Amino acid sequence: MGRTSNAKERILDSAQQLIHARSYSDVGVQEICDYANVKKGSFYYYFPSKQELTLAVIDHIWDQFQVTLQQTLNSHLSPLERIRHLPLMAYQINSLNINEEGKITGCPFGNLATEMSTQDEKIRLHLDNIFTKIVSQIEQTLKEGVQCEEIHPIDTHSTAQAIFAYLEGIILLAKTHNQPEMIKALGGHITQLISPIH
Amino acid sequence: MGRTSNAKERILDSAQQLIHARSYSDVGVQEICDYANVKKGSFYYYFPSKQELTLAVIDHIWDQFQVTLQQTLNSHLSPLERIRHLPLMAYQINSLNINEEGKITGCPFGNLATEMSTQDEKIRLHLDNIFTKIVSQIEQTLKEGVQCEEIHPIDTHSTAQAIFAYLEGIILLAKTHNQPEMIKALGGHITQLISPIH
DNA sequence: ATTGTATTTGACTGATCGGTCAACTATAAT
DNA sequence: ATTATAGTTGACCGATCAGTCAAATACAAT
Repeated sequence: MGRTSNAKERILDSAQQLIHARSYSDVGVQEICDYANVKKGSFYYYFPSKQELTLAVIDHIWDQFQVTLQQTLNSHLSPLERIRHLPLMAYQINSLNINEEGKITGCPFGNLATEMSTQDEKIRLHLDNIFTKIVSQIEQTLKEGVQCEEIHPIDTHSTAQAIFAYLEGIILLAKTHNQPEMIKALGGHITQLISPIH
Repeated sequence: MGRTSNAKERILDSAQQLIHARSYSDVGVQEICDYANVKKGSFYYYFPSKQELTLAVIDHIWDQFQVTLQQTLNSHLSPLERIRHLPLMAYQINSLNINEEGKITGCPFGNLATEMSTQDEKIRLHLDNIFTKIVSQIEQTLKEGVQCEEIHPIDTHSTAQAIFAYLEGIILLAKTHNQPEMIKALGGHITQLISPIH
């Protein structure tokens, strides 16, 4: 049976790094293999296609990200404070993910969603599911806040969507300006989205 | 002198459509030429590179978009109402821009910024400038609102950035969900971003 | 030692990538 | 008619694209 080879993991890691730092279309299978020290024949032993690899990469990133998100949204702080920390979390992640040309790489999900939603339905649905998970975790935090009366009664679902959209938006601005601090600066507005629409 | 050939315009239009519907890396020069009924040799008579074409395409899109943005931000409505109409404008544009596979294509600037900011510095700066222009037009409207006391005194610059970021964010969510109505639905939250941070 | 399976390798396919270029044609001015 | 310029064409470049495959190798169980 042969215990799980680490070639597959190296491919996954390489693909994650390269695609996040650039884009799906710009990174070829050959380059991923070179980076992972694996021959292309082996790549197609582990993955049936570049599409399937990408699906696996998305899951791989989610597994890691989900931990960080949980830490932020399940901390000891009050619900509203936890929401307030979301931009700081995004800022920290983006400060770490600087590519070799000194550019911030943005949100890997947002990047792939932008690039692939019009091109690959399977990938689009995969990312849509991840977005739904993120939104529902934000919504859960909002519900807690409403319950303990820290937050006024609101439409928690659309507010959670709005918060997530705002996060993706400020990450895009920061990426285009190549200035991670923009995430922190604009992040301060995030709690304004939490209030009853009058 | 020979009056401006329309080959160049056909190339520009084709590139705009194809790149907006898919992505920069996924659309090749040959495909653009086929779509424009132009031979590749002619392409390189008019444009020195794919990069320069893309810069021209961005300007081309901006010229069109700027008109629509002006109409929205300089209408007869009150400043706050004009801001409120931004998501509706985005919704209308995105409802029109459906590709042949039935997918909404999102914001052409946001798409290119996401894909190219880490790959091409010239394109990144070009898009950054356009973002600055959009933000400053939003800020101008906010300033009017503050002046006529429809809007509480706020940091108009960062608020304008926040509004633009939010717009980009909801367009991304709508694209990933392939549901233009999401822009309208989440757009309702946009005015919450306009209030003094307490 | 033999068998079966897991993994790796490198050569290969046909198509496409961005870009170049010399030759050609069309047009207008003189 | 001649010349100059503007625009067009198709063949071509080396590199790379995603994907295939038969053969070689490694390894474990018997």
